[in-house]
Amino acid sequence: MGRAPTNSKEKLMETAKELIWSESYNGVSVDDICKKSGVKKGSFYHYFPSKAHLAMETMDMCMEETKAHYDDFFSPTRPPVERFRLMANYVIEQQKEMSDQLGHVCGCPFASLGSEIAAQDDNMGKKVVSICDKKRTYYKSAINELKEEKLIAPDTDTEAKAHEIFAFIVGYLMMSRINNDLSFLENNFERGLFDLIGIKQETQE
Amino acid sequence: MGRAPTNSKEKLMETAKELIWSESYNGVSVDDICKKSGVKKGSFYHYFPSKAHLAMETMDMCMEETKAHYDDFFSPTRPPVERFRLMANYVIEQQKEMSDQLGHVCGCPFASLGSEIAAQDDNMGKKVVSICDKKRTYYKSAINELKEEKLIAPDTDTEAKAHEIFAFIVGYLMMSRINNDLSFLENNFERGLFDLIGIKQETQE
DNA sequence: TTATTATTTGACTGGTCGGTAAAATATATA
DNA sequence: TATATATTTTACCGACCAGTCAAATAATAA
Repeated sequence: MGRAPTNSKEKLMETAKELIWSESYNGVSVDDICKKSGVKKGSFYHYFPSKAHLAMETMDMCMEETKAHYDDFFSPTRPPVERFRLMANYVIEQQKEMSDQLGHVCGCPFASLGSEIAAQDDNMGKKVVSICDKKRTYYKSAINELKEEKLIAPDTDTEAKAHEIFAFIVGYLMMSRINNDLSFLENNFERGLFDLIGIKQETQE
Repeated sequence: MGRAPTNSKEKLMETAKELIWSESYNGVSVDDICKKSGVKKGSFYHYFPSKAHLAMETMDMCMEETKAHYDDFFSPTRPPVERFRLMANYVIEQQKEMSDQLGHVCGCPFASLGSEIAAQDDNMGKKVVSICDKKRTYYKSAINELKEEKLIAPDTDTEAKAHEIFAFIVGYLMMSRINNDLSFLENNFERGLFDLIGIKQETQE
């Protein structure tokens, strides 16, 4: 009984992802998202109680995509150095794709959004923080294995190093976005990442 | 002849700095800035042709402050390691001050604003890029001197390393802002920075 | 005092904002 | 076919947005 579900909600979230990621949260209106997705405003508010709720559900959706990839990259079956390499390549490829698709280097959607609304919307802020925490979990496990395999200093502070790696990636993506230029990311990201972690690049060649 | 100048323009810029830095560009309205600064909207548009112009003049003002400090920190009279140490301490102290004053960790104003408007306003985007370039100039000169004093690997790519340092700092500040927490910056920033540059911390103790 | 100029004021515009409400429509089951 | 439910549509709201304008005011120099 009842009408069959449609893909309007998915269309709205996909469009929100594109617009907010390439522009910004406050710079994109509900009307913009409705117009681009071809969904009427009434339908928007049938699926989402507010613009902030849409953004948070969209973040969840993005994080699920990320998790699927990261579960693969950071699989315990892989040597820890390879994990970081796969992730670095993925970041670069993803940025290339999004840049081609949206006409502008996008950077990290969670960091850009998080920075923008950090002092504006507490719920969204907490959501971003929890996503960042989750991402760092992957780094921590790989750092621990690097230590066990004696590829980095045994006294490395795992928590601090994971924070640092995350900050480094976020900073790199942010600068790529600001400069609207991926060449530096493409040429230096992986090497810089391994420098920071403390792995000699030769190790994996 | 003519009426004496007042400080309305300065009040507007100071308020814009505070509001945009702690909130965001699109999240703060001209009315907000006028209300907080006690300057009427008509006066706002007497001094600035648009909100974007205010933001850009405010960025110039901030960069002038930064330049004054950096010219001291990165003075050729200082050993290069000290330059980075002074800058790191300044960044931390500045974040503490702003956090106390504005009730929220603020991060890097240029990066936050740059990320937000990168795909929205080309003029503002270019302004941010030029400021970032200028900051990197300081890092480059210090890296070159580190090389000359054989404190880092002689084959270090100066340009790439300067980019990396900048990305690292920006990422650190962004994460501090997102987490609204300065403890990680206070505890790990300097050490992480020196790790990244490739200086043994013992060198300067 | 008067002319000149910088500055301030407050009312105003047209457009956009996030969000609402209710009727209309489509699809499933019974 | 009738009914229940999910979805869509359209028109609408008050608040706020960036920006305008012309009149008022204050301070200076002549």
